Amino acid sequence: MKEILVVDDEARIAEICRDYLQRAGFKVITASSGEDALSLARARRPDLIVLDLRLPGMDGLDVTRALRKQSNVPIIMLTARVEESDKLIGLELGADDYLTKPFSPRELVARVRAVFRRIDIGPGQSDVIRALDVTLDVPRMQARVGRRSLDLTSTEFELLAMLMRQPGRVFTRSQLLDAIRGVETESFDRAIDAHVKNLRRKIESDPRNPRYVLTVYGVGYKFADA
Amino acid sequence: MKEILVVDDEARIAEICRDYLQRAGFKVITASSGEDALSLARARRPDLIVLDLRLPGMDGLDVTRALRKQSNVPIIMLTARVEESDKLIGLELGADDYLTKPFSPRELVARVRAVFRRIDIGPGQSDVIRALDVTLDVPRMQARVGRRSLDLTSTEFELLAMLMRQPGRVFTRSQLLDAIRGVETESFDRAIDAHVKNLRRKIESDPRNPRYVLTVYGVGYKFADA
DNA sequence: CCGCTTCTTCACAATCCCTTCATCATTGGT
DNA sequence: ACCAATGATGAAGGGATTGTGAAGAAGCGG
Repeated sequence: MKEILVVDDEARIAEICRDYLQRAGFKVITASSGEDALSLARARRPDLIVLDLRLPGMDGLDVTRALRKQSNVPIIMLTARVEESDKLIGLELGADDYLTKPFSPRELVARVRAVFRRIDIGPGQSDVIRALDVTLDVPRMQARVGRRSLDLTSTEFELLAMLMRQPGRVFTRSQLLDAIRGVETESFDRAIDAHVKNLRRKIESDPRNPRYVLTVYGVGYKFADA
Repeated sequence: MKEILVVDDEARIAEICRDYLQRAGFKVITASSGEDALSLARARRPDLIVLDLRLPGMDGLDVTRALRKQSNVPIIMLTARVEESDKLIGLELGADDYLTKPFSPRELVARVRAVFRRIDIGPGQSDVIRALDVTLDVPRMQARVGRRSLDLTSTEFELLAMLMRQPGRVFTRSQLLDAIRGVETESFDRAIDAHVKNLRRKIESDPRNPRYVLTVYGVGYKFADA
């Protein structure tokens, strides 16, 4: 099993990354400073490192530079701003990919998988999600119910994908919000309700009695698991 | 082992094709009429068909048309005449490559291998790209919609080819930009919009309601897949 | 060096859809 | 059965995204 080192000084972001990566089947260790990251990387030799560019003290570039002297471990850089220079410098120094905050945790998982796919030609995770008679083709952003193809917005698609990856599991509104809008954006929980409403209108034959996207009173939503 | 169906009413030509293809390591079956070809194709489901355009009764075009209704089997068309129209019609209807008589048997073997190579590698390298009623002849840089031939600039052609190699798959602007201008050049994402606009003006009968090049709001563009 | 084609950029209009709000329906505990 | 909390829904607003024409660059051939 692949081990990933996540380095971020903001506990909440590191938390979310760990959460999603673990659920995607990776083993995750974390560090909150550049120094810790370096020693952990040397001790554990992770298969990949997710590295925040902005770190107190030794920042992401310093860490990359130091690591590159002795290892070719893939690095995915997290950058706070869209500054082109940061991207270029990061890639120049040996980052394999970068993500700009705010990013969706799902996007991170996708990038991680992509990096691993590039490295070992071993078959990556499936890009198609199925549950009941609903099928999602993620790279094509296509959804089908039975033979009927759905016309979903990207937000609706992300939402549905999140639910369908673990049918039966309940997600809170804020989890769903994080997944589709990125961890740093903040909006009202109830926005999810609206998306669920629109999604149901498209996916359910009788939106009043949903068969796919179910409400869990007081908690959130889940995709039906049987 | 790959099985190839050779269809030609001239026994001598069919003979020579079989001879060379077998020596190249392929299993070969033959038919001498369009009707036989169709039933053999249905019964044996060959991996590739070499098809003479001129056949008594049901000719190569009829056979292609009939086959295409139920299969995507690669077809290499043999044409007796050098007339452009024949080539174009053949490609329009779904041939993957064409050879003009007289041809060298070695050339045939080379083309057959090329087709298999493309297929094994997956989509993306084919000489002829088809989707809906749009056909691209990549080496000739020719594009057609139905019978109408389009006059595209090289950028427009590349853009369209990129989209058509994976119909239905959504590409972001930066992916498209990388593909047509190379990763080193940097220009504004929205330049793609301009090319899409120009492309639509040429390919769509009603650019306001595109049938081929579709917008995926918030993501990018895709070629229609149904 | 000029004119033509093509590509890119810009500005503004048109469109989309995300969010919010207000209201009504449903839920579940008492 | 009541009622407070939670969810559903339609409508409206506004920010973000895309469409489009025109004008400015950049090639290219003559």
